[in-house]
Parts: sequence; structure tokens; C-alpha cells
Amino acid sequence: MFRIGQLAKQLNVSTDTLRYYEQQGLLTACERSTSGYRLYDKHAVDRLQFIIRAKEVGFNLKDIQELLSIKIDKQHYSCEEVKALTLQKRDWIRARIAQLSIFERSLTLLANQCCGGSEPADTCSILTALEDVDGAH
Amino acid sequence: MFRIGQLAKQLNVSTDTLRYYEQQGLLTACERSTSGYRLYDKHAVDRLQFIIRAKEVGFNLKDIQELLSIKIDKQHYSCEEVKALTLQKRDWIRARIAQLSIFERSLTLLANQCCGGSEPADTCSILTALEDVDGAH
DNA sequence: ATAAACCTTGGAGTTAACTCCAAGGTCAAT
DNA sequence: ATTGACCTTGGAGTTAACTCCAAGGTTTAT
Repeated sequence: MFRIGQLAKQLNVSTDTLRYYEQQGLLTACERSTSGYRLYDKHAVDRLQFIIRAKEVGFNLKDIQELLSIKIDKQHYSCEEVKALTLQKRDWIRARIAQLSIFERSLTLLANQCCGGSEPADTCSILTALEDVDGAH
Repeated sequence: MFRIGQLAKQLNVSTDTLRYYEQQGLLTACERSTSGYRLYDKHAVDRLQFIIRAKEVGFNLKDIQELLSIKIDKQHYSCEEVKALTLQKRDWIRARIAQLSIFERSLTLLANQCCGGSEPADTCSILTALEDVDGAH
């Protein structure tokens, strides 16, 4: 069991952020000390790690709360509910990956045209590179 | 040449957003009518399209401005400068894709465990699914 | 036993990216 | 020539996600 400052330091966030996440229902201290200090266990580290990573890939806190609430918990949710939400989030992710891949290819093209490209490329920009990507279906 | 409302409608953004982008230096009307109306050409549509897509994959407006400023323009930038910035952005994208792929796999796993999984899975959540993904190197 | 380094709550302030509003000018159609 | 749908600027308001601050209680080290 450790306190808020130790958890914060471990994953490089501020204690204010952790209190904010608690307020938003994302990460609650599993216990309080007699003096009222928040106490966390290693479970909390995993959960916070997840929140941080999910934020990095572009989920907002509401989405993350939803992701964390997806649980195969036969008492409370039907299989259909869990599956639908899970697949919905997966589709969102797939769409992002597809878009990112297009950007990646156009940046690669731009870099290649820059050094060693055979064309004159006096005015090549990411927009023209993107056209080339789209053009090469 | 068309006016701000027509451009906005075409790509489903607000005219306020377009004025905001102009203020931020992302998309300037190439001309003004005698009465001061902003006038755009089809070039602007491409540029706005790019801005919207880049936003969708998680770039902020400052990043997008930087992306749009990457141009193989031999008058103003050295090849090295262009290439460095381009590859830096590409690395950012690759890191996002890698992270998203992990999420994708864990969601797939979660969906599979839900319907048809052989384990009891009374308490399977995305966190345990993620562990399984990490575990299977 | 007291200073330094923690923690608590409540509330105000910040930043990015819009979004809305007021007061007024422009243009096409009736 | 006037109505309605456009456009202008400047500035205020909103939302998400923090970030900071004040006033005070707790723990640890000297």
C-alpha cells in the first residue's frame, strides 16, 4: 500500500491529476488511512498505466471510463452488451490505424522525394505527397 | 472561388472554425472580395481536408501547422531540415500505431473470451485481456 | 518538539479548440 | 426597396483536462 505521491511519482503524473481521475470515476483509492490519506495497491498502478496509454492513443477520459467498465461480469452485463461495446471500440481503433498508416506512407514518400528523389520537387509538400499516396491506391 | 459558408458546408465544419484556423495560421483565404468576403479555391478544400484528417488521428493544431510547413522548397529549407522534421513526425505516427495495435489485440481477445471462450471469465476485463496480450509477447 | 515533507478539501485559474453573440455591412430575390 | 440569407470584426463564453492555491491536518527525521 502506498500513498498518492508515490503512485504519482511512479507513473510520472501529478497528485492533482490523480485526484481529478478519482473525481471523474476513473481511479479510486482502494482504501483510506485513519488520517484520511488515499492508499493504493499495485492494482492501481496497472489501471493508471492503462489510463495513460489509452490517453496517448487518443481516447478521452469518458471513453477510457467506458473501456474500463467493459467487464465480462455475468452478474451485471449480458454477453451481447460487452461484445457490442468492445467491438465498437475496436472499430474506432482500426479506423485510426488506417488513417495513421496513410499519413505514415505520405511522410515516407515526402522524405524519399526530399533526398534522392528523381523529380525536381521545387514545391513538394505533404499535400502533394498525400495525393501521390492516394493516387497509388 | 467560393465563400466561407460554402467551404464550411462542404467539409462539415463551422464558419467560426474556419475563421479560427485562419487566425491560427492554418488556412488563409487566398483572396478577399471587394466587400471583404473571404474567397477560397479548391486548393483550400484539400488543405482543410488534411487538417481535419490530421486532427482525427490526434495531431493538435500546432503539429498540423508544422506538418503543413514541411515543404521541399529549396529556396528556404535545407534537405536536412525537411527530412529531420518529416522523420520525427513519422516516428510519432509509428509509435501511435504500435500502441493502438496493442489495444486492438486486447479488445479482440476480450471479445473472444466473452462469447465462446472456454475459461469461466467471471471477472475478465480489458486489464486482464491486456495482460494476456503482453504475456503472449 | 519542531521543521520539512507529506496529505486533505474546496475552489479558482489555465490552455486548446472551438462556439456564440452583437452590431453592422452585402447581395439575391420578390 | 425591403426581406432573408449571407458575410465582417471583436470579444465573451464553453468544455475537457488539468493545474494551482489556500488553509489546515499528519508523519518523519533531527
